Amino acid sequence: MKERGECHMDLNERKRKILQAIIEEYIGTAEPVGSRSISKKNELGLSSATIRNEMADLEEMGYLMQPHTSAGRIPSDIGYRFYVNSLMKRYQMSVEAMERMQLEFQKKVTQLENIIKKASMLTSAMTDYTAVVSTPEFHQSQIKKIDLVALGGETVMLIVITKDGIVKNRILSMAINDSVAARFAEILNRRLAGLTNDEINFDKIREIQDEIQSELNLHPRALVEILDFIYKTIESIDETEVYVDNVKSILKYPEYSDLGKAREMLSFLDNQKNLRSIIGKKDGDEHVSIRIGRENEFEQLYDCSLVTVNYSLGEKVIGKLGVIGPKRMNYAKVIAFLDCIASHIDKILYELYMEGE
Amino acid sequence: MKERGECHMDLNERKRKILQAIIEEYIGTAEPVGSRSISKKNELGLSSATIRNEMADLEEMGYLMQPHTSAGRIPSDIGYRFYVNSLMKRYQMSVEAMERMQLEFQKKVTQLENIIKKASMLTSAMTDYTAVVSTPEFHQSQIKKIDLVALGGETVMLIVITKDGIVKNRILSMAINDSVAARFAEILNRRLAGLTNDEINFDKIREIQDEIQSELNLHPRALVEILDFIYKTIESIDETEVYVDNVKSILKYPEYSDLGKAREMLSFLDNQKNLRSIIGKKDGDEHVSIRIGRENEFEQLYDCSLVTVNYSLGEKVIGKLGVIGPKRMNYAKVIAFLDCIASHIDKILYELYMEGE
DNA sequence: TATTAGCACTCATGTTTGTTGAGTGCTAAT
DNA sequence: ATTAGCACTCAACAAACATGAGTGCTAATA
Repeated sequence: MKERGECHMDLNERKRKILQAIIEEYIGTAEPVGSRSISKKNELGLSSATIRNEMADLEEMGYLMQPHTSAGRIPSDIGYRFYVNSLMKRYQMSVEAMERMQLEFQKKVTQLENIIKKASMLTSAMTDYTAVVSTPEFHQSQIKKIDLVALGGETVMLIVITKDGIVKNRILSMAINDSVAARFAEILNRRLAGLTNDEINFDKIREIQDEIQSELNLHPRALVEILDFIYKTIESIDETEVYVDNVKSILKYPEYSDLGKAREMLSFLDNQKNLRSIIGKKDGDEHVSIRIGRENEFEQLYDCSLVTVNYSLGEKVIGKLGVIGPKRMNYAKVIAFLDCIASHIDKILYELYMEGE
Repeated sequence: MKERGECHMDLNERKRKILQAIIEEYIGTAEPVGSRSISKKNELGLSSATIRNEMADLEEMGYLMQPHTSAGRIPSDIGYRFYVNSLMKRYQMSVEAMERMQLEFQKKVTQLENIIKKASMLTSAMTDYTAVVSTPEFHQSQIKKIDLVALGGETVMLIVITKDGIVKNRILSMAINDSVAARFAEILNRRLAGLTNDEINFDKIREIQDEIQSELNLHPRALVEILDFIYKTIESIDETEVYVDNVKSILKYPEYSDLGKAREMLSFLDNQKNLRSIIGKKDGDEHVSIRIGRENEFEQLYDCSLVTVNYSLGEKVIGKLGVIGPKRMNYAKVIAFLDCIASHIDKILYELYMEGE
């Protein structure tokens, strides 16, 4: 068996323990680790001097190295390799993480999502700035149909279709068979179809709860959970989400050679809430909006410009797309590009949702 | 009409010219611009002293500012605003850019693409490192069917379907009607269906060219172009592409607090060729591959670790996914996550392409 | 013999001080 | 009204210096 780049001399138990402690400490802190900090943890009951001697050995053997004479040690590639091969303990994925992943994979990607993603990709590719695109807000979407399909196992797929053609589907776990699912769906449709999602509030849901309880014999707790889920799904139809692309571009511009500022900006753009409030709500009736520096609402954007344009379904403005870049951006070019992309989106959305009418 | 934050005093022609020159210079260089550099360009025929006086005026009026006493001037927000409202000239999008955009929008997003994107999204979200995922390489895909659909206008859609179910579609511009398209497609199918894309080489294409030339009366130059396009499309079936997600994460780690290094890394990861050579080709038969620091092939990754796992269709390894992170990454966790995601992909691909057989 | 306390030594980091040069504002000449 | 000339300012860079975390080594201790 070929061990990659590993010393043949074996390590005794103590050396292994120390090496492991050092590597794990370093993984956590990214600072060279000194003998004192290992000794302090007192897991081995050794003084710093002893650790020091062992560390010197480990360095000689190639597992550790010193960035400079008076610093602590950091693991060498060989050290990491030994850790990965022999020291590291297996990690068990949490059930929640597993479930989250499965759910994410099962979620179907809608055509709309693809359009929005493509738009953000194109915007960032063509302008070389950070692109932000909001998903369309179809206000007061009328519910057209609700479907509940038993998929086998303990999973059921909930599908909500609006008059505008939006399809939301989610997986939920619930042990029912086809016929119960059908009757459940029938009740939901009878009570909810034709209503806008604004009209479907909590009271409405409670009414339905009673009816279903009396018709179908479901566990009350389970029922509440399911209805809650349905409620959230319906509510989420109009929840706008913002796609961001090419955040890394901000690093290209010298105004962000201050790493601290760059990091702050990155975490600002990581937060959906922030994004929604800069691009989510439609303010003013202008098609093209330009916010330069302090004209922006948020302090974090005081050094940036935000240029956005609206996109529409028919006559109604339903979303925005834009770029965030340095104040010294190429405004003319950006506006031309955004305008062009937006009118393309308009066309595509029209074909998708209005042509049939 | 409300002008946002703009001084009411009007600017004379000369001041406008100077302001414009300063702003455009600054947009290009991101350096405070001095009187000399404007004077040097000699477009206005004024000495630096004169410019200096005008600049002082413009500063007083609020259009410019000085980062510090002995620096050049930079535009203020009001300066940019005035530029955007009054000085800037319209930008005309190039025809190529328009076409590129249209093409991009017309390209259909395949299911496969969605899976891969989702995988990269999940990988980066769960590990918080940069994710890299290669698209599957279905070697020697047999061509099942080629379609040529006249879309009206001067566009034709070329669709190539492989036995494995891969669908490649592209738009090309070509003025032919339905019946010619159908006959064209018929010839293509007769000659190419059943062959693997490895077997379709340049000579093969030339043979077909002759046949089509004698059957259909097409412009020879146009025909060559089209066949070339078809050839490229077929060839591209097996071209693996690499999706990258969450590049920005590298900035979170202190090992990249050197901006220069970070930028270098970013541009390394922007290059498909690099990506393909680190994750594209399958090397070794190990399922999990770990490259620590200098174990990597590329100098740019000497400070990183690259952990990848294979994913497969049936028994055959057809792609990889992995993360790039600092050497002090949480290997155990990363491996667990990657493994889990990969086996999910396996399952999904199996259902998608093998279940039918 | 293995461990540890003590101490001199090293060197990255942070701070202070000095130097340089781009760019200004002002004045006087054109 | 424009411009040449000159003194002045101040960020950016460099050199000199202090600080302290962490080491290696030696001698004392269990």
